[in-house]
Amino acid sequence: MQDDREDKVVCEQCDDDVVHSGAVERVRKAMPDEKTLYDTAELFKVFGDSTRTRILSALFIEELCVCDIAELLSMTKSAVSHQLRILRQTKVVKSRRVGKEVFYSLDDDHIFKIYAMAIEHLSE
Amino acid sequence: MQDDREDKVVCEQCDDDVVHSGAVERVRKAMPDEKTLYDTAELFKVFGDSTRTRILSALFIEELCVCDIAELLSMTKSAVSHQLRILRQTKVVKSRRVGKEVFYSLDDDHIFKIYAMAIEHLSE
DNA sequence: ATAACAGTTGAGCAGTTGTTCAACTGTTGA
DNA sequence: TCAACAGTTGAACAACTGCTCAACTGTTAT
Repeated sequence: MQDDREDKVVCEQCDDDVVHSGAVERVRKAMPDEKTLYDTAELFKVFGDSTRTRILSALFIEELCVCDIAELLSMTKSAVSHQLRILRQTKVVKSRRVGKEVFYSLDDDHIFKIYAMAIEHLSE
Repeated sequence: MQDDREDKVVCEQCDDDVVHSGAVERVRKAMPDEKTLYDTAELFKVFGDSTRTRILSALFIEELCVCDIAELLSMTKSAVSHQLRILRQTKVVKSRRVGKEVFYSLDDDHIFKIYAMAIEHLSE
């Protein structure tokens, strides 16, 4: 027994053959529910694309219309619009129409904080 | 002209036909460089998978070996190991060998803060 | 009315990704 | 030495994703 973890000795009342049943059970009880975990992954999935990250980092600075974003990123309006749709559906950005143009901006500032954390992590 | 933004009037010195050249140029100058944006997206991509999110939320609670995680998530050791490899390569988790077993834990606590932010955002 | 422009949308395609399967390494105990 | 077990790895496959293209809606100016 080279393991220094106190739960290495398996509980004598349970005869299962799991390696560290104590740890597994403790973690199972303390973990968030499946839905929370799924939603968290879905949110990060939205951030986990280079195009969407570039769009968001632009909107951190100021409100922009689709044409501006397309010009800024050297992409077609269609491609940008497809990504904005995903960001809109997940409540990350909001839009307002002004004549023919549609202006996009951040829907709430939590997003900015999450990004600031990520950049802080990366700069180590 | 229903637009209330002060930069709607295009600068007379530049004759480009961009809709809001002022805004685009301001944002272009203030945006992070391409590498930072790419790395940020890559980090979020790592978090943007349900399996990896479940593994991380387990490791938030305590250190576990591959067998424990596989049992906890009802997955094969192989599938778990593949995901742990991604988390290891991106410096999100670290591993230590104890005999035949390999224990995994979080590599730094920024990760935890980023997740806490995400959950706070979701709970609105 | 109609032309011009901003933006949206759905289908299709190419590239990516997560899991499975089988073969492998490394460590321990008999 | 060798069997047993924990974990790793690469190939293959199915599912997913982002971009393109073309057709569309909605608004403005003539």
